[in-house]
Amino acid sequence: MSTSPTRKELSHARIVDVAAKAIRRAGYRGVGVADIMKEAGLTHGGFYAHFDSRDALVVEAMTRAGEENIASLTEVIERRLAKGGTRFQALVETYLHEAHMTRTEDGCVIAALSSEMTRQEDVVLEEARRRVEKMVALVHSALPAGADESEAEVVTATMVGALQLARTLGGKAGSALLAQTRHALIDRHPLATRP
Amino acid sequence: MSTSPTRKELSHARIVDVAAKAIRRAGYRGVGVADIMKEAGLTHGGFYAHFDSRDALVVEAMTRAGEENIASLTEVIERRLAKGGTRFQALVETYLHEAHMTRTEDGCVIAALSSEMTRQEDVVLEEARRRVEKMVALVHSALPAGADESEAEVVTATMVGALQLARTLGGKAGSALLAQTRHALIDRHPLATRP
DNA sequence: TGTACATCAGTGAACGCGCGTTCACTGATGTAC
DNA sequence: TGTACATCAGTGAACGCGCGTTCACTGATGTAC
Repeated sequence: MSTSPTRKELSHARIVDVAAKAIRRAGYRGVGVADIMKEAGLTHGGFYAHFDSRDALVVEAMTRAGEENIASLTEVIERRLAKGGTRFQALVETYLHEAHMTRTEDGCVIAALSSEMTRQEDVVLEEARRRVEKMVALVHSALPAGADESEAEVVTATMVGALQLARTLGGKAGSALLAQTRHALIDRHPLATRP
Repeated sequence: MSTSPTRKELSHARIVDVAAKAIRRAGYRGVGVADIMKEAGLTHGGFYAHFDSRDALVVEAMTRAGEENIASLTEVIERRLAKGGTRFQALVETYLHEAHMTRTEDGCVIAALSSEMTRQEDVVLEEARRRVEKMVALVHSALPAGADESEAEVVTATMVGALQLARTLGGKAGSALLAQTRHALIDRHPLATRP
């Protein structure tokens, strides 16, 4: 029995949504409190009625972005599974898709932020660790039964690294790198062909 | 016939050296001009006699850091080759070594900055691309003859991604992820066992 | 149903701080004769 | 070798701007009776 959200809860959710996109687009320090509030249709003065600090928002934004990623990947994997492909194939092809290279804002929060994670305050770093663990768990769930967690870690590292390098190179070079990585993971991976 | 460096050239090199460490430790925007100059034994006012802008320093710092990385990895690979191991093994074991996880400041400039690269000004992004290309070339040179560049791209992505995730997880979880990735690359890679 | 008041949610000005950049100036180094 | 002057390299104060945070205030929403 969930009550309908209050006016404040709606605003809160809107701010977090905006921030979840902003940190992926511009990085941890790329967008200011005032800009986020403005994009959420509010003024910056009200910010501290919602969050103790900017970092508190960043933590919520990471959670939100990460959960979005997981939900979206899970959905795609299930849909693909219904069509007859393997889960692993669906995961790799979705994560290393061209659209993911271009659309950072809606993409993987880990790929968007990983090289900055160790430089954040403890609360933020802790949430970052949770995000990595969740992503590894998702990859694990897409591997055939019998694969262990460490296998999922390597696959995750490869996908995250490839997406970042592809984004940096951009254009055709980036697309080529993505294609090569898809190929290496799907066609050469010892577990990929098992159901 | 190289002349001995002028006083100014020595200062310039010192500033770039400091910045090359600073951007890897703290990120593109993590350390200010004043701090860098101070660490180089100077005051901030003299900065613009050396560089047109902060970004101009960042470009030189990336070049410096990247060249250091290449020189250091090349040396380790050659030394290991003399002892009888394969180049590829030496590369992977060095790059994915625990020391590299801890010591960001002296480590791979790509792993330290990759998720921020697409957000930089054009000059900086262009140098970032050059760094990625050089790293891929280095990895390529460590693969057995016959491997092509695209193979090197995938290995590079895997190593960069693994180092970042390991740093984020930290401690034992980070070490374990590194170990797993070394294992996956060295023992399972189709090209790894060829001379 | 209507009025009176309390609480809620958001406003907008202001503060303090850090940072990139500029600039007039100074002491050191190098050159001309 | 010594003096006079120009150039070089660096100093330190100041400017302007953006950003996180605070706070007194206001209009809207909800509650009591």
